[in-house]
Amino acid sequence: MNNEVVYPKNTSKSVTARALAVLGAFNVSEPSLTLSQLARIAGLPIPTVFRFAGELEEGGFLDRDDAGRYSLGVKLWEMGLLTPVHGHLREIAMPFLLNLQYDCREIVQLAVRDGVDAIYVEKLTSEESVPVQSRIGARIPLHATGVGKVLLAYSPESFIEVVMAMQLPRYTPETQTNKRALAKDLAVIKAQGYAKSHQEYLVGSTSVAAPVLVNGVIRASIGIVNYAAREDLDTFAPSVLRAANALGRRLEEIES
Amino acid sequence: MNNEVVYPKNTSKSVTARALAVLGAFNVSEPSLTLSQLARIAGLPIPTVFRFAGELEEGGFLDRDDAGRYSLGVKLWEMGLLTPVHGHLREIAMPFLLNLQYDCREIVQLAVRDGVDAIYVEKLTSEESVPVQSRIGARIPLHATGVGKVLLAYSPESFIEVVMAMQLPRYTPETQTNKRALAKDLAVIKAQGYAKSHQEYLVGSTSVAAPVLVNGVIRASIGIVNYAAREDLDTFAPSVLRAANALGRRLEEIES
DNA sequence: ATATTTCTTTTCACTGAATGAAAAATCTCG
DNA sequence: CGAGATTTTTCATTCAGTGAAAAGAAATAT
Repeated sequence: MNNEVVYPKNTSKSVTARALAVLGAFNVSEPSLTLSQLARIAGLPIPTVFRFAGELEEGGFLDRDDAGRYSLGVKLWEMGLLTPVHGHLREIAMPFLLNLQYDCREIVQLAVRDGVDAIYVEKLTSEESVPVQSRIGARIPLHATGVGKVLLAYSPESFIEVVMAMQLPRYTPETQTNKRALAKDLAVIKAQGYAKSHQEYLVGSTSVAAPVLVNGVIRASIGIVNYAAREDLDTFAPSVLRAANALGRRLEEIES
Repeated sequence: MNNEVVYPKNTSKSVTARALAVLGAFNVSEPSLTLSQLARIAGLPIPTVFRFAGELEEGGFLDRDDAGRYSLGVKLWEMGLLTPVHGHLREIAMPFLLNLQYDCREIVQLAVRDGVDAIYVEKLTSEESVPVQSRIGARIPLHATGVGKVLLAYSPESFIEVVMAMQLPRYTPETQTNKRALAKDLAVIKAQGYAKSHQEYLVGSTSVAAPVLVNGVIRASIGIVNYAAREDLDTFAPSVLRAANALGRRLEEIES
C-alpha cells in the first residue's frame, strides 16, 4: 500500500531570493497587490508568500491596508534615502536644481547613468497637472535625450563603444540611431560643454543638458526640458551650465 | 572518545528576518559598511552575513564598491519610489511645494504622521550649505514643531489622548510639555486653520504650518521654517494655507 | 623584507527552519 | 443564502541554511 505523499522538488531559489521576489512583485503600475496577485507575480505558492509577507510586514518592508492589500512599506522608502544616489547626490544637488528651476521655470531634471541607461534621480516641475513623462526612477535611453547624451558623451571611450555596438531604438523621426551621426553629436557636446536635444525621444520635447563633473569624471547630468516645442530653450543654457558646474564643485569640496 | 562537534542552538530568528537584519544594519551616519561591521551590527556570524550579502547584492539590494565596502543598492531606492508616501503623496505634492518655495523662498517642508511621530517626506531649500536640520526621512516629535502640531491637532481625539498620555520631551525652554497648554495650542490651531511655532524644537527656529485635508481627514502637513529667528514669517501664512488647501483638493480629485 | 594582525572567503558535517498540499475559515457577490 | 474565490492554519517531510574552523588576502607593524 503506497500512500506516501510526494513532495515535489523545491525549485532552485534560496529562501532569501524568494523573499526578495515578493518585494520585487510590485511595480509602478501595480503599487498595491492582494495576496494571490503577489503569489502569482512572484511565482510562488500562496502559503509561502503568506508567510513571507507576514515577516516582511513585521519588518516594515510591506504594509497591509484594511482590505488586506499589500503595498511596499515605509521602511523601504527610508532605506532608499540612505542609498548613495539619494543621500549623497540628490540631497546635495537639490538646492542647485531648485535655484535653476527658480531661474528658468522649466522642468528641471537630474539623471545618472546606471548600466546602459540613464535614471532620473530628480525632476522638478511647477506644473500641477502631472505629465507622466519622466517619472523619478524612470530609465531612459542614453542616446535619445539631452541628459542621456551628456552622460554618454563624457563616459570613457570604452563604454561609448559598448553602447554604440548595441541596437539603438528609434523613438521619433529625429532619434539619432546612426552610429556615425551619434558619435559626431557626442563630439559636439564635448566641444561646447552642453547638449541640445530636439524631439529625439518625444515629439514636441526640447531639452538642454550639462554634465556634472567631479574631478573631471562624469557623475550626473542636469537638464531642463519643455514638452511644448519651445524653440528658444537654449537661452537657458548658461543657467544649466552654471548649475551643473556649481554642483560638480560642491561635490568635489565635500569629497575632498 | 568524544570528538563530536557541538553545534550551538540557532538563535530564534527566521532566515528572512536575518536577511532583513543585514539591510537594517545601515543608517544615516553609517551609510557604507565593511563585511565585519555589517556582521557586528546585524548581530550575525560573519559567514552568514557573507552569504546573505552576496544574495542581496545579486538582487541589487546591496552595492559593493571596489574596496569591498557595502552600501544599500539602487533597487532599494527604486522600491522606495513605489511606496505610497512617495508615489502617491510626494509626487503629487511636489509642484505645490515648489510654487510655495518660489513665493516665499523659505525652507518648505512636507510631513506625514507615522506612529507617534512625524516624518519629513520632503524638504526644499535653496540654501546650498546643508544645515543638517530636518533631513528627509527624519522623525520629529508631534508636539514641538509646526508641522507636527498641525498633524496632531487634526488627528482623531482618541489619538491625541494617546500622545497626551506620553512623556512629552522638552527640547527648548519654549517646548510645550504641559498637557493643558498643548491642548489649548491645538484648539487655537484648529480655530485659525494653521500653526505657528516659535523655537519650540530648536532655538532660533520659527515655523508656520497648515494641514492637508482630504475629505476632511488629515493626510499631511505643509510648513515653512526659518532658522534665523525671523519673526515676521507668518506674513506667509496665506501662501502656506493656499498650498495645503490646493494639495488637499488635488488629492481628493485624484482619489475620487 | 618579514612577521603579525585583521578581514574576507571557502569548506563541510549537521540540523533547524522552510516547505506547500490539503483542509479549514473567511470573504464576495450573484 | 449558497457557490466560488481568497485567505489562513496545520503538519509531515526534507532541503536549504548554519557557523566553527581553516585557508586565503590585505593591511599594518616590526
